[in-house]
Amino acid sequence: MKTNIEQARERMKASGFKMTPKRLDLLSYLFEVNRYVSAREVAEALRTSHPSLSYDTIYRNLNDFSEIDLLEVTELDGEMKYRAACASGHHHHHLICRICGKTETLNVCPMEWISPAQETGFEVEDHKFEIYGRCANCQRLTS
Amino acid sequence: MKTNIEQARERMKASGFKMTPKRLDLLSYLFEVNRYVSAREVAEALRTSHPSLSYDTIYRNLNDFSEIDLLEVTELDGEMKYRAACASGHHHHHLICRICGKTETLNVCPMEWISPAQETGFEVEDHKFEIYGRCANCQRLTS
DNA sequence: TTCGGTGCAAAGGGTTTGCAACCTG
DNA sequence: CAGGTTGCAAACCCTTTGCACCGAA
Repeated sequence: MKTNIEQARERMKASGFKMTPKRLDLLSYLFEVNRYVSAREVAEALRTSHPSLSYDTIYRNLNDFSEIDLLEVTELDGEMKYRAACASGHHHHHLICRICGKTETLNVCPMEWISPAQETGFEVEDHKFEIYGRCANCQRLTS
Repeated sequence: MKTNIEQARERMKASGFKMTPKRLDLLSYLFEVNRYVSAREVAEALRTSHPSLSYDTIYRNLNDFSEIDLLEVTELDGEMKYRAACASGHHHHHLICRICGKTETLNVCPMEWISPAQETGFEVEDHKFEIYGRCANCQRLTS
């Protein structure tokens, strides 16, 4: 079974991207934390190993990786958050903890029940379904 | 039957807000366009009648009105968008046209079918369910 | 008259861009 | 070696804030 990093390498090569030490560590970090993080969190996490890593590079990489579906993106609390794409590769949604960004996967998609949206001629392109709250762990810490 | 503006007046007074000419025109505009608009769109729409209307005032009003549920807010394409609250006052979701911002109301809420999210101890606070695409009219204009 | 509303100017925060130097494949 | 990648610095855009003045009730 291929590791996440190996899969990432393949997809990057297939899209004309090169692997660099910073990209490798950025991806490793995202695979490891396994939750939605902001660019700032990425910067802080990699500051030790890459003191010169700048925000422009972080944003460029996060955006590039999102475009080849290595990452999932969502707009939360006024900023973009990114996370390693879920391995399954199949369509799903998340419960997202507002405090730590951790997610739980929801295996149902409401769109499956809402096909009759067509009557008005609206052409559906995509959708967003996210549930926000506090995960069990953050409830303990903050209440 | 009360007009939208009359209802707005009442709710504002009840919350300690005063009505001003600018607020009146801002609300009238939002009731009229009946879709999600950005602060910039508001500014442009009211520039003629209120040349001195500034962004700080627009944002302050949009935020104040949102807090008393006169407006609905969503984060879309990297910015906040606002629209007059749907009259029904009862929970619902929207199909949103990416081009003109016009919406169609969806009378179902997927949360009604997803109660078993509790097993992991996740505490649900709220959720977002939006369908994006092109309305019938914008399909004609752009294809 | 009182308390809320507004303009002004400035700052804030997240994100993007142009360009020259650098490095991967 | 070629073409992608990065740092730097600056710019951008959306949004918020402090303060003095203005205006609705």
